Amino acid sequence: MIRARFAPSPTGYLHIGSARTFIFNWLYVRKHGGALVLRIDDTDIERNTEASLNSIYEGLNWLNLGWDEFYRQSERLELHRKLAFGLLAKGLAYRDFMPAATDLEDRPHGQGPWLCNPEMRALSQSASDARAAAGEPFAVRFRVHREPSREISFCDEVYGPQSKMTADIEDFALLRSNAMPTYHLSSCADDIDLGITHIIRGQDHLANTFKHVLLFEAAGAPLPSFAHLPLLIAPDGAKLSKRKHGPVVSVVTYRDNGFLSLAYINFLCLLGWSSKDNREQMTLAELQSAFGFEGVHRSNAVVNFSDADPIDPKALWLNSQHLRSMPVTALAPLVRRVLEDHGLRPYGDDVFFDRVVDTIRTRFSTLLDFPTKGRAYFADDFHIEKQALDKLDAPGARELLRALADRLQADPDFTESSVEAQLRKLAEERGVKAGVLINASRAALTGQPVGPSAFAVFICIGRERTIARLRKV
RNA sequence: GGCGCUAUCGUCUAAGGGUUAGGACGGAGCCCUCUCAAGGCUCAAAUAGGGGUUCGAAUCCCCUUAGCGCUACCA
Repeated sequence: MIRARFAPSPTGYLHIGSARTFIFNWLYVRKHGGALVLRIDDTDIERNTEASLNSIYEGLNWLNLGWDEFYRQSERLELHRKLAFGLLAKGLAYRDFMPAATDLEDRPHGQGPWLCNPEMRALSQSASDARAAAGEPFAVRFRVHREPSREISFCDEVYGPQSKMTADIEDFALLRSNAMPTYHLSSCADDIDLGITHIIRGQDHLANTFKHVLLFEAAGAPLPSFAHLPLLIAPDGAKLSKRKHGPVVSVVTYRDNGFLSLAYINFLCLLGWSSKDNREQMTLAELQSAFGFEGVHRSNAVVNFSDADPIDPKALWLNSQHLRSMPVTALAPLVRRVLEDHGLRPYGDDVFFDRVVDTIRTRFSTLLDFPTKGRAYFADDFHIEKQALDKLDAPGARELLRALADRLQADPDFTESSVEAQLRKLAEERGVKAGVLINASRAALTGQPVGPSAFAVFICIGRERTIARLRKV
């Protein structure tokens, strides 16, 4: 039974890179059957905020994939401390009474990495106990075995065999001097306790994994399998950050821009992973069955955005593809919600609404297009664009539209084909090209020079409103 | 500085010794057409550089370069 976890720390909104990690975890678990644990890694009390936690939920809720179990590390501190003190008792860890190095430049640079504070590592058990008993604050560090230096290795599902000498691994902290566990400790303690079998996370943890291997080993726990994911980066090659790159890095930005979560999930999956047959537009079910670590790349992927084009064009394209191809019954409620948000209420019943949505979605690329470009389908007070006005200003156009209104009023059917027949007949009688009347009609009905087939537009606007709008111009 | 990872069109990627280096987005053009999309067709666009190995290298090896990550009592 597979058990994977997604472990965000609440220091900001849900980052798109984190969202992708979550999605890959979800896909893997759902494909192979198992449980997905959502674990909030909130042991850094200095930086964590409740607001961040809420915005992470907000992002996750939009993705709407769900999870099976939930934990907060801040509620499991005793478990973490128990592991640290157990290691301390066995001599696999030691107390460090030195104050925290606040400035990295304090460390001797130039000849290799900082490994430990030798006096602290060498402190006798009794001296250490005495100082602790006297109330002196201390951090607890893992005692990395180095003499002789040993090779630590594991096989990453994505990056393959990895190894590193213990001579290159510093005595990392387990417990801070405020008694709070560090990431390494709490993460491993929880992974062990929660029976995590697969750790799927960002590549920024690849080098940390050696420490984790050491910790699993010291705790006598079996090693889970690891899969590290390439990072998502900005076009300038830098790590995506809100400070530098703005809202593009937050998932809710895409929600707020009218993206379908399934389309955005699809887009994110294509960054750093590809299916064997190179398919791009995929449903969740297709992603689930196609996903595997073999298809995950080892190099970072650039999210392609710019000031002129703040959203990756491929994401937009995928969204429009999904918008067109998903079942209308699934799309309609989403459109209804966005219309409500804009103070619009659909005309007619559900069947009629579905038909309208199905017709106009063929030219739209986001949900936001429905209340904006599609406003005329849901309200009478729509803007008439300049180019539409030009069509109405064509010689005789307005009079023709009024004549058409009369014919339609006399037409008992009002179907696409009956309307087309009436319109073409009128055009022929008056000796004008049908196109002129067709384009003028679209302009009168929607205020736009572009849109779906005009005959479909007539039906979507509805008989009464059509007649009224044709006469009003 | 040390350790590790990576390198194919602008971007996402396919090809894991033999291909005119393929596809997608975006760009340009054509067709279709009541407009605009969609769709179809076409064009421009890439193996970071240098050495090996080999009959043959995008692919294997080495070096260089560049980028990224870790090197915190952040995660």
